[in-house]
This record gives sequence, C-alpha cells and structure tokens, in this order.
Amino acid sequence: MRFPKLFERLATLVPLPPEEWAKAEAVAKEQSLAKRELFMRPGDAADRFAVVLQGVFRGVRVSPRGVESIKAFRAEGELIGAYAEMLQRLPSMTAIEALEPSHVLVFQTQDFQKLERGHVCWERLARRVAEQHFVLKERREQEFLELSAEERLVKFWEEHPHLKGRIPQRDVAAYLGITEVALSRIMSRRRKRTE
Amino acid sequence: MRFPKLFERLATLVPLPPEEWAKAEAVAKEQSLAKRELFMRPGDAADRFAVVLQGVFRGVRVSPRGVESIKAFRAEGELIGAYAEMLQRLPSMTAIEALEPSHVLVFQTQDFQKLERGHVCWERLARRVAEQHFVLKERREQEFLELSAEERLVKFWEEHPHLKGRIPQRDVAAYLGITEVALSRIMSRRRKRTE
DNA sequence: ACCTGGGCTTGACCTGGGTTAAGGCGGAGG
DNA sequence: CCTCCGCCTTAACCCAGGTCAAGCCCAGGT
Repeated sequence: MRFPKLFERLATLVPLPPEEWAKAEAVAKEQSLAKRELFMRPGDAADRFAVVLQGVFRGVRVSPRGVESIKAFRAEGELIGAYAEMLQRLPSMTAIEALEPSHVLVFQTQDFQKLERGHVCWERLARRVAEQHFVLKERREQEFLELSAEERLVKFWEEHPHLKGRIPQRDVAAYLGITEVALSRIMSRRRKRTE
Repeated sequence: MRFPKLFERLATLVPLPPEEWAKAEAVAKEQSLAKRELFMRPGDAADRFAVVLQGVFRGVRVSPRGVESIKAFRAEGELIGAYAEMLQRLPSMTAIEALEPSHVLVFQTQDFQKLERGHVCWERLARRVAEQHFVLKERREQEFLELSAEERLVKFWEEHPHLKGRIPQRDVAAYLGITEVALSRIMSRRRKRTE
C-alpha cells in the first residue's frame, strides 16, 4: 500500500476493503506539476481526476467576456477534476492550475468505472463525494445570497485557514466574485476600522 | 402501481425493478397542502422528503438578519426536502412552502434507508440525485460569479419557463439575490430599452 | 359600491463595488 | 547596483442595487 493515509481518510467515509484499495492504487499514476502548470485545461476531455498529495490548486473558469472566476481551491487530501463536466460528459470548461509545485495521484474515470463494477464500495464512495460536494456548493450559494463581499471574505478565511499565504490575493477576489481592487479596498477599510 | 409516470421517470436515471418501486410506493404517503402551507419548517428534523405530484414549492431560508432568500423552486416531478441538512443530520434550516394548492408523495428517510439495504438500485438512485443537485448548484454558483442581476434574471426565465405566472415577483428577486425593488427597476429598464 | 391589503412600481438618496489609471514595493535577474 | 515585473494599493468617477417611503392597481370580502 503506497498511500496508507489516503486509504484511512477514505475508509472513514465508506467501508473500503484494503484489497479494493490495492486495485485502485494499481491503476493510479503519480504526477508532479510545476507552479503554474495546468492539470486540466478548458476543452480537455473530463476523463480523469486526481487526489492532491502535495500542493494547492485553483479551479478557474474564464467567462465568455474574459473575466476569470475561481470555483474552488484544493489542497492536500482533496480532489481535483472537472467534476460537473464529467457527470454531464462534457469537455472541461475549467482550467485547474497548480499554485505551487505539486504532486497528485491521477485516476482515469474509465478505470474508476471498472472498479465500480467490481465492488459496490466504490459506488458508495462516489455517492459520498457527490453529496459532500453538494453540501459545499449549497453553502457557497447561501453565502452569495445573504452575505456582503466583506462578510464572504471573513468567512473564507475562517473556513480555509490552511490557505493563508499560499494563494495570491487576486485569486481570493476572483473566488469571492469581486475584483482585486474591491478586495484591496475592503481590506484597508477593515484595517482602519480596527486599528 | 399508483404512479407509473413517476416510475418511468426514475427508471430513466437508473435501472429500477418494478418490484422495488412497488416497495417504495408501499411506504410512501400522499399529502395535500394548501397554498402557503409549509411542507417543512426551520427547526424540523430533516427526516423526510417528497416528490411533487402537483403544485409549486419554494425553499426559503431566513438569514439571521431576517432577510428571506430562496434556494430553489420545485414543481411537478421534482424533489422537495432539506437535502443538505439531511446529509449532515442537522435540523432543517429552510422552510418549504407551497405556492399553490399542492399534492406530494412523502417518504421518510428511514424507510428509504431500509429500501437501500434491500437493493442497490436505491443507492444508485441516491447517487444520481446527489450528482444532479450538485450540477445545478454549481451552475448557480457560476451565475453568481459571472453574471449581473439582470443577466441572471434572463437566464432564470429561460431555464424555468414553466414557472411563469406561478410565482410572485418578490420571490424571483429573493432567488436572484436582490430586492423586489431592484427587480422591478431592472424590468422597467428592459421595457424601456426594447419598447 | 366601498374598503382593505397584498403585491408591484417609482422616486430620492446612499453605498459598495466596477473601471481606469497611476503609483508603490519587493524580489529576481541583468 | 539598478531595472523590470508581478502584485498590491490608492484615487477619481460611475452605476447598480439597497433603503425608505409614498403611491398605484386590483382582487376579495363586506
């Protein structure tokens, strides 16, 4: 077993026999990415995903008008991939970019489907993953509906303290749905208020 | 089989043996709701959900400050329930209210879990449901990130033409994340522009 | 026919964030 | 050492949307 920690983490979600995990490790490939390197680019087939072993990624979507917005940051132990597009069998509309030199464990969805056919535990895991992603997205929706940009900022750092210092400010802005200028103003406002 | 249409719809998502569906129908209860009646209120245990047979519902969340925002509208064939809270085993934080005299088919999550233990098809269905909900929420997130209120409005009516005339305008505003005043202004702006 | 209330509109005023453009600052490379 | 670049900040101006308040329209009830 090459990744016992990862196995443990997944086994807390769903009963996962070690021999099934061994099969998964057999089809997974490790990949290293330099800072700024893309794990996936828009237009790519959404036919693979990965677990982050080391590093931070951002999922970026560029709107027709050319505005970058950020769907999510992903760090150690989290999944990267164009999940929504994969489910809809569409080509990826997002770029997934390493913000640091990173290291990931890649799965082809095809291989994963083979695992699913072999044992229900994989389907159960996939369900758990879908449910967790849903809960996160709904939380974010709620934030857009009832919080101001400043409140969203505060909440962001409360919920992602491990990203402190690892992501540029402009990306935080693009995650919050505002410009870097607005974010800078919000921060100076807060500095003044509490100085 | 009391609800053959519903069975057909679900069977397109996942292979669903008719005898399993019969078991589901056996535990389901029909319920009628008057206009404005609540299917679920904040604080209720999130231990049941329903399929809408007739009518329209809104999922409302009231923020600590007392601002109502609307998470979703649900019409015929769709599910109602405090899904995120159910997954997290939390009490419901949303009210689900009938906007018309409505008719639903109610399941207790407990009963549904029993079905799941009896046949994998129910787990597969639950996975599909989670995935679809995720895709919808992600789409909405994207809209908040890259569209103006006016563009969100246009998109809303494109995607929900069947709700035309069935939901009050203030609720559309609360869904878009703006006030009814702002929505009214947007509409008059559009009227002028295209008159 | 008259009230009444709910839902929508409109106006006046304010604020937050977008846009554009001009610095500031620190680190990497010459 | 200086320069360049990437990243952040600040300022000036504009506009969308929030807030508060008044008014309109119309359906239902008496």
